[in-house]
Amino acid sequence: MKARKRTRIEDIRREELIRAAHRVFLAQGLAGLTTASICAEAGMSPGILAYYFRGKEDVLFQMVRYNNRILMEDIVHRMRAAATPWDRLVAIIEGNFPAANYDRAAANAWLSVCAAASTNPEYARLQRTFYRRLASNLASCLRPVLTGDRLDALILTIGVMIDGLWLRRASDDSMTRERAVTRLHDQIVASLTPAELQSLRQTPAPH
Amino acid sequence: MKARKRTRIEDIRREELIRAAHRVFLAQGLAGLTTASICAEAGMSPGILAYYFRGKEDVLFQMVRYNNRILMEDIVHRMRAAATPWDRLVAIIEGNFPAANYDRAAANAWLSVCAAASTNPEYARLQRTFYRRLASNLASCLRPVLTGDRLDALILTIGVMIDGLWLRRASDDSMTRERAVTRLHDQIVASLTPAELQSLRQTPAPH
DNA sequence: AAATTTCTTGTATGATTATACAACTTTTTG
DNA sequence: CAAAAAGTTGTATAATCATACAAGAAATTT
Repeated sequence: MKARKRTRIEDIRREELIRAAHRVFLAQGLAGLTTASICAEAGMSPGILAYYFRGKEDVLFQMVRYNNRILMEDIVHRMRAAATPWDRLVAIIEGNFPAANYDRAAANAWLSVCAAASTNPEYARLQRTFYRRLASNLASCLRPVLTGDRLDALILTIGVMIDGLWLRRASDDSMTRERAVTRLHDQIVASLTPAELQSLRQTPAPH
Repeated sequence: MKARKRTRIEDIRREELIRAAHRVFLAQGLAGLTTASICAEAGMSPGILAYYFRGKEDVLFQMVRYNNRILMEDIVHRMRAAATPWDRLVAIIEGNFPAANYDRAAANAWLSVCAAASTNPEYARLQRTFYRRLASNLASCLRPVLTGDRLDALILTIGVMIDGLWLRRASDDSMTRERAVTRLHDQIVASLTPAELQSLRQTPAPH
C-alpha cells in the first residue's frame, strides 16, 4: 500500500513534468527548455524538478523518448487502419508530417534533437532506434514488391527526404505540409514500376 | 592614406575573427561559439571582439555568410571544370559533401544553423538565399532535358536529400560520404529516362 | 492526534558568459 | 620626437540558469 501510493504520485508528477517539457519543446525547441520554463509550464515550483529527476538532462532525455514514442504510436495506429500496403505507406508518410504540427517551431524542435545527437551519444542512440523502426515499417510495406538493393535504396531515400522536408520547413514558410507530402508521395510513385505500384495497391495488407 | 590603412587593419582583424569563429563552428557547432572561444582561437584577447563587431551575434551571422560563400564558391569552381551538364550535376553533389568535412561535427554545425533559421528571420533569409542558388545551379544542369513540374520536382528532391543525408550523418556513423553521394547519384539516374541521361552526358556544358 | 514520512516551495549559490570599459601599447601624424 | 589616434588587453559587471537545500505543508502511519 505504502509503496503503491508513493509510486503512483511519483509517476504522475514525472509524467506531468515530461508533458510540460514536451509542450515547451514543441513551441521553442531544446533551446527554450530551462528548468524554470518546464516547471512554470507544469504549474509547479522550480525546485520540484530536482526532486523527481536527476537533473534537467534527465527530463530532457525522457521527454525526447516520449516524443518519439507518441510519434511512433500514432504511425502504427494509422498503419493498422490501412487496407493495402500502399495505404500503409501513405500512413507512414502522413504520420511523419502531423497536420497540427508541421510548422517552424516543430521543425526547430526536431532539428535541435538531431543536432544534439551529433554531440551526445545517448541522443544518437535514440535517433538510430527511431530510424530503425521507420525503416522496418517501410520495409513491411515495400517487401511485397521490392527486395535487396532497390528496397534498401528506396527506404533510405524516403527516410532522408522526410528529414530534408522538415529541415526545409525551418526556413521556408512556403513549404507547406501538402507540398511535402505530395513530393514524397510522387517520388515513391516514380521509383516504382506501374506493375509494382498496382501490386501494392491491390494486395491486402499482411495481418 | 589614413583611411586606407585603418580600413586595411580593420578588415584583416574582422576576417581573422570570422575565420576563427568558422573553425570553432565546424568543430563544435553554434553551441560551442562563445566570445571567449572565438577570440582564443584567433589568439586574441576576449575584449577585442567588441571593438570590431557590434557583438557576438554580429560575428556569428557574418561567419555563417562566410561559410555559405566559400561553400558556394567551391561548387561554382567545380562546375566550371565540368565538361557536360551531367558532370556539372556531379560537381554540385560532391561540392555539397566536401570530402574533408562530412563528419558529425560539421553535421552539427549545419543543423545548428538550420535550427537557428526557424527562430531568427535573418538566418532564415540566408538559408533561403542558399537554397535559391542551389536550385538555380541545378536548373542550369537539368534544363536541357527537363522543364516544368518534373524539373521543379527533381530540384526539390535533390535539395531535400542533400539536407536529409547531412542530418542522418549527425547520428549515424555508418552514413559515409560515399554512401550519401552514391544514393543521391543513383536517385537522380533513376529519375531520368535513359535518353534524358544520355543527353545530359553528351551535350557540352553551356558557356 | 502525535509522529513520521512524503511532497512542495522559494531562495541561495555557483558557474557560465556577453558586454562595457579603463588602462595600456603600438602606430600614425604633425 | 611629441601628440594624437588606433589598436589591444584584462577585468569588472550583470544577466541567465542549473542545482542544492532549508524550511514548511500535506499526507500517512501508529
